[in-house]
Amino acid sequence: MRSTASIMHLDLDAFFASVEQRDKPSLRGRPVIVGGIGPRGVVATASYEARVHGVRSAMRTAEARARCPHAAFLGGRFDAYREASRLVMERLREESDLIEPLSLDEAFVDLAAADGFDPANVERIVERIRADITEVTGGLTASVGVASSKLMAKIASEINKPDGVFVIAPGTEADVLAPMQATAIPGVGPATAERLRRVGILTVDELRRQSEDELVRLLGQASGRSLHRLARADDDRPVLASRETKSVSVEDTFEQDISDRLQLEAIIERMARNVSARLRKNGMSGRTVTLKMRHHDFETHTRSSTLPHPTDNARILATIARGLLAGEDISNGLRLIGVGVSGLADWVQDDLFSADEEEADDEFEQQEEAPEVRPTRWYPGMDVHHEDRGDGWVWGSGLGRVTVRFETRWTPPGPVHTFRADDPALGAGHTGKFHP
DNA sequence: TCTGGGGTCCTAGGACCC
DNA sequence: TCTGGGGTCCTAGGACCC
Repeated sequence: MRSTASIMHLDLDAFFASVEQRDKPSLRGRPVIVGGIGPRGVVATASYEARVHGVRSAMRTAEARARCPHAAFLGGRFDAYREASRLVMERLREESDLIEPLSLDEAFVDLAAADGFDPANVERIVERIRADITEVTGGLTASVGVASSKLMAKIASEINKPDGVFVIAPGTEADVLAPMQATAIPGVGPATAERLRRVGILTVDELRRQSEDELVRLLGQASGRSLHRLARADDDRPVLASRETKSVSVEDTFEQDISDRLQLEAIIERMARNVSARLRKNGMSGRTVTLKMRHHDFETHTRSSTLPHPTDNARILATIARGLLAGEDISNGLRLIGVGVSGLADWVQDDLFSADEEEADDEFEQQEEAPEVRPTRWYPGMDVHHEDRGDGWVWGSGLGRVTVRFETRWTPPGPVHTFRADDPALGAGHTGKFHP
């Protein structure tokens, strides 16, 4: 743990929902819920207006609808989120070379790595960063914590959320932490909290009274040791600028369980193509193929197989994944299936393929659906463009109709119009990629 | 109408090798 | 005959994060 408050943790407020409110003027100041829209969906992000009604991340969308029926329920536009995130990370990198993104909406920044950093100016530096982020993103706000360690910076960013800052003065870390719930420490989730509760530990202060051996006995080597230190605010983990990807995967929960093997195999093939394309885009290949299966009763299993050499070949990945399904009893139906690759190498095997194999690969990959110009499904929130009326977003659809609100980030709230779902004048908008 | 998707890290047992 | 360790790889599952 260093002696100055120079590690910053930045967290964009209600990120997905805030991007939606920025781009959809009629939703500003209103409850917005982004996540899975279908019967088995869960909430990814709720705007603060929706949180007032008790809507939380990871809550089933059905429950969120019951709690907040007047909210806008949107499917999510990841291209827009990625672009906003890129602008934020770019701004952070101007501040310091040492930034560690944790997700699209969160990052650590080591301010001590910046030229001429003076701890006395932290508050001013942070306010400038926050103002710049709001400006470059067109209105998003961020909460920031600054402290002498990653642990305390992350805890600090929660304290004045949303749109707030908290700086933990060096020397006060342990005192700030002691009265908090043990679950305030990142890594203490529901299972760990329950184990601790059973032996009467609820707060960090109580956690601190346990010996390291006691915690190791309770939680295992790694968690026990690390929690023993973190409870004392003893944390010297460095901010790491680059983390290598360890695995690439896709998975899908079906609206209804599927027990048809041929149908599952077709889905596996599509997923293998998807994983292969993402590996290739990053110049990577992998050795271990994993098939994930969630049964009707939520029982979840993985089956994996490791190749002698890494591959990025879609047909090979599909063949292995299909083979892993072959040994499974799926008679009661699967609710989810997933395909993943790990054991990654950041290079591509220079294989010698036979002409027959090359041809088979080409044929396999050509089965990939062409990018959809005309979406087969209009999902709420997606960007659309109408030949005469311009840009807007899908408000709702069904019974062969689509309702669109014509407004954008740059316009005032706009009017609503309903079209036939197959109206040739209506198409996907610029960030409007098909959402499952 | 129960419980997303994309990741990371840890544990534990068995195989295999020295 | 009895019973050695340690290290690495592979598989499977679980906890956790956003």
